[in-house]
Amino acid sequence: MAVRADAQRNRDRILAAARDLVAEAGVDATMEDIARQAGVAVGTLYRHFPAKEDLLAAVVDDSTDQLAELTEAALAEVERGAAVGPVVTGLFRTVASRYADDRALKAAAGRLGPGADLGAHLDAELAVAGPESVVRRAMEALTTLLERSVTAGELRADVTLDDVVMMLDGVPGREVPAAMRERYVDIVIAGLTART
Amino acid sequence: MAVRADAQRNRDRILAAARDLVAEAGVDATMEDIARQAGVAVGTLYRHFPAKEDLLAAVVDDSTDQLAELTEAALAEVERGAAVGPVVTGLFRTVASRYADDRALKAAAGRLGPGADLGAHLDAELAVAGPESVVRRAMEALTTLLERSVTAGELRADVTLDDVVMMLDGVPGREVPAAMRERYVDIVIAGLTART
DNA sequence: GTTGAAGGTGAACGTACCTTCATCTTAGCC
DNA sequence: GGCTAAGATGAAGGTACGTTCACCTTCAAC
Repeated sequence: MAVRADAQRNRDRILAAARDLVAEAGVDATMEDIARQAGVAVGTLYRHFPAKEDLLAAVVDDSTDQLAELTEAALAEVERGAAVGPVVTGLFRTVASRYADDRALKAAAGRLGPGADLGAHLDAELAVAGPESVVRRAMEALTTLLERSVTAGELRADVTLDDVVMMLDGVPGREVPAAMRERYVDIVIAGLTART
Repeated sequence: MAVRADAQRNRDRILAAARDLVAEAGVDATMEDIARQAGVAVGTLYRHFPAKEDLLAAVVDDSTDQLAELTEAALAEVERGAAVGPVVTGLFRTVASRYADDRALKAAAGRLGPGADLGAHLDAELAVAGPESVVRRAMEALTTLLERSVTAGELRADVTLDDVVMMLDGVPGREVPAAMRERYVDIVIAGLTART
């Protein structure tokens, strides 16, 4: 018996609750609120995660995974013959729109950012040492996608991964109406597109 | 005797200290730290400002004023015959670079944003009801400047005040190297520039 | 120089967190 | 069913804030 069934169930509930609340409130989500939403006592959170930081790390890891999947899906589309331009634009739009509903995702994107030199990034506390693997996965897919875009002449030749991550980081959150957020994306894409 | 001399002196010291610390730490600057740096006791802060929020408001008002001055100066240059494009670009660069050193300035720019409907903006707590006058000043100067730019064909015809404020809001802070920040501005300006 | 009020002080209070731990509960093997 | 270790509980501890207030200090008018 490695882990008891109820323990696993509680762990899942806690993560789900944390995802929910962190999406809304970011690092300000409290342990007590998460515990309440998960239907357990605070002590239980600490049995599964030594400190709040570790729980946040797990949530952000999760979001990083989502990010990797979205990017890999986009890459697969291109591999299947889709035009690079629209795919990249679509990916950008999708990620940006999810930002509004998930602050953890934004933090996740930040992790891809300007290298390890930016350990403390975006709301500082969310900087996580977490599994590099998932970060690397997202980074690699995005890098490949960018190379294709540049080759296809869909983006300025000098666009880097850092550029894209930085611009994504600037996407406004919930406080800005969706229409404005789309406008942000439009302007950024225009800025990243090769002038002819 | 309206205000005692020492009272005025302390008020100034408090504001100066608050400017310093808020520039660095934003809303997280503590009252005690501000008091220490100002060389007074906490109680004195509360004599001059009923609550922390009021002190923050005063600081942000100050920054809004700076913003207005920068914009008005730019407008004056144009009025004096300078080319609109470079002036606007320069203003954008200046403001963006100051963001890195002053979080209150960023908050101030946020106030010009998507109307009153966004009362709670940027770090929420910094939303201030403050003197509308100074906000209006900055808004009017920037609006005029944008109109000139569009007329001169230097910016896309559909660029609005909200657009510019939103893009300014996306400028990365201290955590991002200056070179990257400049790159952000480049990309945004490219995105806002009329395609011919 | 006296005096009254404006101004200043900082310990103490209230609150909201994260975290711990002695104690109780329960899953799952025999 | 009994047993025991894994798991859960939640009150209590610790910390870091913002804010208050009873008490002192100092300016400046006379």
